[in-house]
Amino acid sequence: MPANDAMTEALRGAGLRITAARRAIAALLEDRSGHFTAEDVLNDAAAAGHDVGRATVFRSLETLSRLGLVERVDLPSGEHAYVACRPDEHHHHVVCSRCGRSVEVADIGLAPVLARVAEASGFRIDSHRLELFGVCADCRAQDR
Amino acid sequence: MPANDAMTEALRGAGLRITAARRAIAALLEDRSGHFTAEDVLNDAAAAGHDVGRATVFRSLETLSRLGLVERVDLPSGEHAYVACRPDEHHHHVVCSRCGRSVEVADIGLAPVLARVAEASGFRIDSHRLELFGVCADCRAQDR
DNA sequence: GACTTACTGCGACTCAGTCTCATGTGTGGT
DNA sequence: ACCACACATGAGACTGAGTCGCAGTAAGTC
Repeated sequence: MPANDAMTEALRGAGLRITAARRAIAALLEDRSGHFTAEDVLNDAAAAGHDVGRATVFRSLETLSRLGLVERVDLPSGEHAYVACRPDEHHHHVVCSRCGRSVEVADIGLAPVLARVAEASGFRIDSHRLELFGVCADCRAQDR
Repeated sequence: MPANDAMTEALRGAGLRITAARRAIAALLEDRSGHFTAEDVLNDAAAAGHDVGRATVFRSLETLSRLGLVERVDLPSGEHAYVACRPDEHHHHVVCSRCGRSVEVADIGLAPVLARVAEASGFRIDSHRLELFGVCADCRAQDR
C-alpha cells in the first residue's frame, strides 16, 4: 500500500501517531479515485466495519490536509470535498463533473498570470486556488 | 445609484420583479467594497431597519448570482462569501486577506493555461474557478 | 509492562442554508 | 385608477455539516 506508506511516513515525520482510525481512513482514500466528502468517508468506514466517529473523520481530514496528503476542493455546488494528492509540489485538480473522478495536474504556467494580476491590481498575491471542472476522456467516450 | 440601476435593469431584463427586499439588498451591496456573507447582508438589513427574512437573503443572492451581479467566492477558511461584480465579461476576484476588500481583474491569459491542462489531462474543461488571495496596496502601505 | 498523553468516540451543540406555506405586493391588462 | 394573478416575501420549523468538551482508550517511550 504505497499511499498508506506515504501517510505513515508523513505522520511519523510530523510526530503524530499512527492510529487505527487514521489507517482506516487512509485505506478508504486509496480506493477512491475522485473527490469525496467527509460524509463519504464516514459511510465507507461504517460499511467497512470500522467504528470511526464523525468528529474523528473531520479531525483526521484536517490533519491530512495540513500534511498535504489531502486537499480541500470546493465543488461548484458549494459542497466541501477532498481529494487525495501527493504532498510534494504545487498542483491543481481537474474534477470530472460526470463521474467525479479527479486528476492532478502540475502547475502549468500560472505564475506569469499571477504576476500580471499582481501588477494590474496592486495586490501582493499570497495564495490562489484554481479549480477546474470538466468532463474526462472516459465520460466523453461514453457519450457517443 | 449606478449599481442599483444596473440591478434594476438586469432584473427587468430577466422578467423579475423589483421588490423592496431586492432594492434594500442592492443598496447594501453598494456600500461594501469587499466580500460579504449572507449573514452580513442579514445583519446590515436589520440594522438599516429593513425586515428582510433569512430565506429572502439567500434567495436574492442566488438570483443576483444567476444574473451575474454577484459572485460566490469560497474563502480559504471554507466560508461562502459573495462579491458584487459587473455582469459583462469573464473575470476573477482578488481578495485582500487583511481588510477583506476585493478587486475585479479581467481574465488575463488564463486560456492557454486551460488549454494545456486539457491536453495534459484528457479532460474537456468546461468551467474553472480562480480565486486569488493576497494583501492589497493600502494594507501593505500600512505595514510600514 | 507501566506511564504519559495524543487521539478517539460519543453526544450535545451551533450555525448556515433550505423548505413550506400563508400572506403580501409588483406588474400588466383594462 | 383599479383589479387580478403570479411572483416574491417572512416566519419559523427543519436539516445536515461541522465543532466542542469530556471521559475513556491505546500508541509510543522508557
